Amino acid sequence: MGTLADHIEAYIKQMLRENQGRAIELSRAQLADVFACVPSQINYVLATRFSLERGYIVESRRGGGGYIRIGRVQVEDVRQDTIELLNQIGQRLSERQMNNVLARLIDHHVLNARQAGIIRGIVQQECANIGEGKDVLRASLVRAMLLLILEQGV
Amino acid sequence: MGTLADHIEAYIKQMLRENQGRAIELSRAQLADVFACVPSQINYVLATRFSLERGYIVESRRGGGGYIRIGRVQVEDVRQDTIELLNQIGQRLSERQMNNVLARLIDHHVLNARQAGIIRGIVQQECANIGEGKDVLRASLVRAMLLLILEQGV
DNA sequence: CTAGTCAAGGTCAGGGATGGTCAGAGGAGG
DNA sequence: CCTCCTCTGACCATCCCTGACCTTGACTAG
Repeated sequence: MGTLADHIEAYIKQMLRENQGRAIELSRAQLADVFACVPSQINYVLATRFSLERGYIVESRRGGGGYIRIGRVQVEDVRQDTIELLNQIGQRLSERQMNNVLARLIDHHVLNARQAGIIRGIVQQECANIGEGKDVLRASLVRAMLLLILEQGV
Repeated sequence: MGTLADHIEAYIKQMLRENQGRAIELSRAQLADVFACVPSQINYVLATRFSLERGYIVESRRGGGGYIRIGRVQVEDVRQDTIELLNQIGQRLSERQMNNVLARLIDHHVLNARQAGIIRGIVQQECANIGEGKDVLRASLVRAMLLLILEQGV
């Protein structure tokens, strides 16, 4: 974890943990100050690490007294949520989307980092040998492997 | 005398040993520099010597702060012949062939009947949604799920 | 009420830093 | 020769980070 974006991500997640997972509120300018970077860097981190796909909800308001609020999508039944997530995977799944799915499942403790790594490795290897239709194959593979884990890992 | 690829392979394995088998992280450009070769040579070594079948897992990230991470997955000797079997699955796998593979793995106690059933179900579902290339997709799916079970125990 | 001002946050295009891919040249062994 | 493995280089894809410019909201002077 070396980049600035990684550090900011970790910092925000730490804040969330310390707040027991309830939504936190912060100032973009102040946070940028803490990390000595331009404010728009914060937007980059929010867009890439705290997207809805990854299970986060980000709200904000401009103007005087503006703020950024970050919360997690509330999930009652993790297993059910995962199944829905898998159903929402369409016919195609980009590498980026896959990473978002895996990141979210790690967050929800459906997977650990090791399992996610193995899945990524398998997908990469299988996708390497075909030209067209990587996204289609990736969608099938990810669905299949996650279903397998769900149905028999419990 | 070994080839350049052999030397790079040995070098990386040495690094892994020195790190007690924990995953190592390296820079493609730097490593290429050490061996005075083009960066893509590293990819060649990774693809040919550090594949999943050989028990390695390779992850990478591009862009600033990019890296290549190499870790090991433990594969029990008992299961090594299963890996062989998976490697023999070619680009296509008919339903009959799949059933033969699964039956054989049940015989060898690599799978139980329930697991085989789950795999069949998932494959059937995934293959139902596409027209052409069912056999190709089936080959990928079966390889992927069996690798997942082997390397991770699910 | 209106316009102006200040204080947030948002967007977007671009540049630099990595790693990935692929076709083909080059070699070593049968 | 023929084939398989190595190795290279040109071109590609992705990620991170910045800075100029834009939008929104609250407050306040007239």
